[in-house]
Amino acid sequence: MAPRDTAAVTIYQVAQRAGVSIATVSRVLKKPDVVSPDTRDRVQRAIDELDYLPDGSARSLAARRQETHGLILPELTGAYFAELLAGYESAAAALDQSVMVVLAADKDDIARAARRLATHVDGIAVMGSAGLPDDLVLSLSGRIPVVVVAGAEQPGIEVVRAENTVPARELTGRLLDAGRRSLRFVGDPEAAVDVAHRYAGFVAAHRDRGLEPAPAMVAKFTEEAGVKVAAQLLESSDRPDGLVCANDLLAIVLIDRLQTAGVNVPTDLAITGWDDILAARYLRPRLTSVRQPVRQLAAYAADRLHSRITGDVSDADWGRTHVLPADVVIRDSCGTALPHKEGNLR
Amino acid sequence: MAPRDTAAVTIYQVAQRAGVSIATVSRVLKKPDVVSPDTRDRVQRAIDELDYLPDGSARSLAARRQETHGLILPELTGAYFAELLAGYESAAAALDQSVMVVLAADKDDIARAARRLATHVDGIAVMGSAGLPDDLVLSLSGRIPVVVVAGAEQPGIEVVRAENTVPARELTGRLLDAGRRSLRFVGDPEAAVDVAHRYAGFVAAHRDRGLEPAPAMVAKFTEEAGVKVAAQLLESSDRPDGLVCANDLLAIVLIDRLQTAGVNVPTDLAITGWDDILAARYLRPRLTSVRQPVRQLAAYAADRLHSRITGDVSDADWGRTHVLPADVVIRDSCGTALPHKEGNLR
DNA sequence: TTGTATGCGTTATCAT
DNA sequence: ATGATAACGCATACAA
Repeated sequence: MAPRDTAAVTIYQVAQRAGVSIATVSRVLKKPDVVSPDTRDRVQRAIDELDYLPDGSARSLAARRQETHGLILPELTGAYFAELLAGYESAAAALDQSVMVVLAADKDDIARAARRLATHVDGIAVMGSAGLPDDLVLSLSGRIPVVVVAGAEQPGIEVVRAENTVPARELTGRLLDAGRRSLRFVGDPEAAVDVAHRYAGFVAAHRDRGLEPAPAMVAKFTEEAGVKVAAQLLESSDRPDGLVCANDLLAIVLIDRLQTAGVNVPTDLAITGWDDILAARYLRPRLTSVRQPVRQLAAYAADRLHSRITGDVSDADWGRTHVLPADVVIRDSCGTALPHKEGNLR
Repeated sequence: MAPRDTAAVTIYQVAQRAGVSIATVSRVLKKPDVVSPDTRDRVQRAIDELDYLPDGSARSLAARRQETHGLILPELTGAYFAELLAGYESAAAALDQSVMVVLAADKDDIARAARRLATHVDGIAVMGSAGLPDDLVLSLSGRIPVVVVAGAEQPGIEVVRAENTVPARELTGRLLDAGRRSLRFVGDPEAAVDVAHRYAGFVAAHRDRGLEPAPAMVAKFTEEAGVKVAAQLLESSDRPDGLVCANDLLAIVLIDRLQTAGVNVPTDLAITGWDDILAARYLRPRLTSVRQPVRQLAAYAADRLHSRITGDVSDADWGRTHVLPADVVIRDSCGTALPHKEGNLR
């Protein structure tokens, strides 16, 4: 254990030890090729011997670049946002960028936290828009580049998201074509644009067939909300024969509660989820869901933001929306799966 | 959308607009009480009008403090590390500290990433020790304060962890006392100290009763490892009557595979997990597990690290190990649960 | 209470 | 190829 409170090694000490100026030390670090091999070696040796690492803030101040991306997430429960974060960090690291994370959950003043974040990073990636003030993204984007992942489109904001309407339409259509006639969508279209798009697909599938869609059963992404919906369903006289849930958590809770109450899933009631979390394959019945290219979304966002920061993307090319495809994964819970022999792993 | 490439507002512009020196502006921000109410208002107005935010790197450089904690996690699959991260960020935010995250997974040179991280933060919290070079923590701690969460104890390193041996001993004892006589532990005691401690509890429970514990069935925390162990069990002639798994994922995979093969859980085979992930309550049988105080672990680590950074904790008081209790959660899968009427939610 | 001036550890622009 | 030296934007010790 090295002694604490030891002043950190600076570029001056390295320079002195190597018998050169600090400019040369800096060059060895940034553009080694413009330094003569001889002195380069000498400097490098001094660096190694002193275990010198340039100070982050000094670098940032002088170079006017933080080499850091900010990441704002609504929360970190469930695998979805965790995977977004992991994918982003991985992609950012590949670009030699650090990642500073802010979670909006249980933060009384997220706007303040976001503004604070903006002073430490070169750009910000905002995951979703749930729980964030409407103007937050816009106000941040006045300061530094902002890319939104799976959130609302806004002028001047780059958006990267997965397909929502198409898979929802396909899934709903599948249930309708199997003869189901009273489907309900479970989720809160007002809470997030993703959910709104999924509901739009649910509606579209009905309209495609000249049917009238029922209104959504509003539920946030929590166990409690799922329990409440289950209770509603069990009380109602005209129970639906299919549920298109806005995420897997809701689907799982619903399956649990309804099965416990004697409802046969999927025979009496077909249920589908969204996100294809790991547990989806371990429930009975196995859960039909939609798999999003989460890591790719994150990586794409990181790449675009970095390009914007470095100036590789001009004003004119900024503010686009990128949509990546998502895949429907058919399993038992929707009642239309073919008999399968494959294993449980993907 | 504000014009891009606009130079950011600096303290000088605020000072000029308010008709004061930059020192006064700085004081209004840091110690408002030492400046007269009159000028304070004037400065504050200028700050608001210009939407001034002090530059992060300049602040850090001058104040010699980053106001940022570094967080190193092995990965982010599964809820455990995600909750640690969430808990840490929350606690750090309460202390007005930012959080910079590095994931060790799929990083070819984690040591380099960690050193890089150290130049941007005031201290580092390392979650676990899996996948990290042995000397990494020690070498980092020579540079800045390091706290380890659920990792190995080392001289000069502060450790915060949950109880492992006690719950494992309790759980194993419970199975033995129920008459089970051929138990196996599933997990890799070599991979992480947590797991080693859990296996120690498994062993202790046997010794307590004059029994000889079987060796652990080595498995990492992956689905594939679980599948492999399941295959081993199905092939073996003398199948155990109980499995104490090092985490819930392994338990879930094992239940799935063994049930599919016709084994009755828990009658033929009792199974327990660890971490009490959400899905544990939605499987059949419901999974007996151990609940760790994850958020508290993280918050405690953040508090300690911050105290160390601010100097509130002296050299002499640094390097301790803090152990928080973990709770055994009895459900159906261990075969010793009482009939229950409670709901599914905690 | 306020202003002046120095320093924080780099990068980068000049000279040489 | 290398060295001086001026920013970078802020905090703070010291003066006033």
